[in-house]
Amino acid sequence: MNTGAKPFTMHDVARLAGVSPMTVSRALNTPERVSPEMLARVREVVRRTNFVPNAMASGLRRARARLVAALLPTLVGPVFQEMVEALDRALHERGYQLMIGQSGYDATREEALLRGIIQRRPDGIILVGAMRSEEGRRALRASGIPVVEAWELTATPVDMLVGFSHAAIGASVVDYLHARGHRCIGMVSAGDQRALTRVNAFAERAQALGITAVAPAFTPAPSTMGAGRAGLAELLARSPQVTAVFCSSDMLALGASIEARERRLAVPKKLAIIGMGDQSVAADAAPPLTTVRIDGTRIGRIAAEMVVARADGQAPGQAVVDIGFSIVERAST
Amino acid sequence: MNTGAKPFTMHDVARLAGVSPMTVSRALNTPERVSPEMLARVREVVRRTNFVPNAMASGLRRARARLVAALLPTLVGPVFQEMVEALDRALHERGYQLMIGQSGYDATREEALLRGIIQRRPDGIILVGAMRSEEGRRALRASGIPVVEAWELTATPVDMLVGFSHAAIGASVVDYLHARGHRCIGMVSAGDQRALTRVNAFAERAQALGITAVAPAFTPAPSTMGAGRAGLAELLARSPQVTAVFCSSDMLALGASIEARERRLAVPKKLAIIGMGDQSVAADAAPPLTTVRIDGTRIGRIAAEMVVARADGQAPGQAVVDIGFSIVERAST
DNA sequence: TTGTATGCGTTATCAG
DNA sequence: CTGATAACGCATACAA
Repeated sequence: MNTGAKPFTMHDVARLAGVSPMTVSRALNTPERVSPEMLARVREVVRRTNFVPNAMASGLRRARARLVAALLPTLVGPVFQEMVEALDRALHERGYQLMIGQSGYDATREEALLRGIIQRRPDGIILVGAMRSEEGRRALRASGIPVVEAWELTATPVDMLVGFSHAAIGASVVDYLHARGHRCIGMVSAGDQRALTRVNAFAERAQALGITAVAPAFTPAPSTMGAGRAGLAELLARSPQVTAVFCSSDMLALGASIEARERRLAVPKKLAIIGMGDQSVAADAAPPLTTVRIDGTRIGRIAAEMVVARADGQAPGQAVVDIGFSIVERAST
Repeated sequence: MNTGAKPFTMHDVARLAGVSPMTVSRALNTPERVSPEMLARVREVVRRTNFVPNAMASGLRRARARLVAALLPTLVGPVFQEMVEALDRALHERGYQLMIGQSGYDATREEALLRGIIQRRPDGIILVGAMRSEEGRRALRASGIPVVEAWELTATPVDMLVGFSHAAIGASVVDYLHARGHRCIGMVSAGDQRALTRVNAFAERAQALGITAVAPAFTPAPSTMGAGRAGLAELLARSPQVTAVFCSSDMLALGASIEARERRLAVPKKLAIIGMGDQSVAADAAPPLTTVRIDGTRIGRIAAEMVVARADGQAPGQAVVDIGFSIVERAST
């Protein structure tokens, strides 16, 4: 431990190596511009002392933090995990560090977190979900930091955008179920903005096709298996005639599937179930669950590229990218 | 957007408000020491311009980043979520920001991440799981940054520690199953260090009690439901005589329970299943799963307190805290 | 209560 | 290739 001692800096390394601080800086950042002897001396001292340069100082001087911040609604559940993993990997390859913050679906908290993030002057900010508060949008724009909103398509992005249309998903699922002969369908859904977009599109498309979409059962956050069970129970209590249910996540779908089984409601014969996310649980369930697949890895990679391109001063290839989605058919429908 | 424009600083705010930069700094940090008029003028400009102070500069000057870094093996799954949530909350209350990094159970990556973290000079570092590499331990100690290793008890902590004994869990589960009459038991387990500790203790205790612990089925990371199904299948293929299985996570246990059902193996009559973590899936499953409960919230809170106390220059109350565990009995055993 | 000078640790720039 | 100097944006110490 080094507690209490005054911090060890490049000056100290320089002193011990018998060179100037500038040479230490170069040895660390551009070793090819330092003579082999000097380099060896510096490296030896760095190794011995475990010296690590202070990123606050270098960030201040360079006006680059080599840091990208991601703001997630939640870490719970595997929903965003694939994307975060890809984001992290892509940023690391390019020499950036990822800093993750979770807002917990809470507006006040999101506001505070956003301030904290902007304070650190990251080279980019990735928002999972659109920034809706006008306050937040202003703060982001004023900061001059490149922003990518991910996981959602909106008409008025703060800056860049990579996502997919939740409305299109709602409609497509209705089409899919309609094509399979279902005429009375329902939803078990979370209550966040993106889920609501799907709920509305679901109802509208059903009406357009002339089939019945019963009122959805809303589940509280987080979307657990238990919430899925309770959601299906509520839906069936109200509308026992439904023959198919679209759940807003695979975890809810798994819960619904278990609840159906407990009620001796054969899946898919008596009740078809479709989830969303294509998490591993969907494929592993019994029966395997039909689901809406989102390519989280692709979103993460593209978001990283967008942010890095901007941080390097280039304009991004495209400021808005729709990566679409697909329905993965399995035994539950 | 403000791209390209030179960054807006306190000096600019000061100029616009017609005061000195120092007054702006005080208005932001110690408003009670600024006259109401000045305060109003500064706040007005800050509001209008959306000014946010640069944390790299203030951190450099104060030699405090007001940042705590947490290093997790993974974000996947709900295992650490309760702890992270509590950690985040406790730190926020005390004016610190939490920065999360995931090492992905990969040593090289962990090394790089650790460097990146130390560079930013956080006021504390929380490690989930013990730091095993000697390199990493040295780097941590040399940094002088307070460190808390969490989720595990080890004989030689780098600094502070809050966790529970994985060996004690392995032994307790054997005792529990033994008391219920089981004489041939097995495990479906992940292969990480902590899981292995439980595996070994499980085998030892079984031997001490004179009952049979068959060789465990190891599952690949991440611990999904599918891995649990496959794990149980493998175990039963090798050792069909087992009457109870301890799974190293609730997700694995859920998978095992589904696999058992598919094989018409009644739970718990023919096969008892016990999970670990007490995630919501455990209670929501059918049948509800017996599990080992860890108080992640408590770990998170204590870790935050330890780190903050040290950052404030105090010695922590206790440098090592064992928070224990409990077995939650449900219908699967 | 407000302002001025100074330095935090690093690197861009320019001189040798 | 190496070193001296200054500056990044902010807050501590001190002066007015």
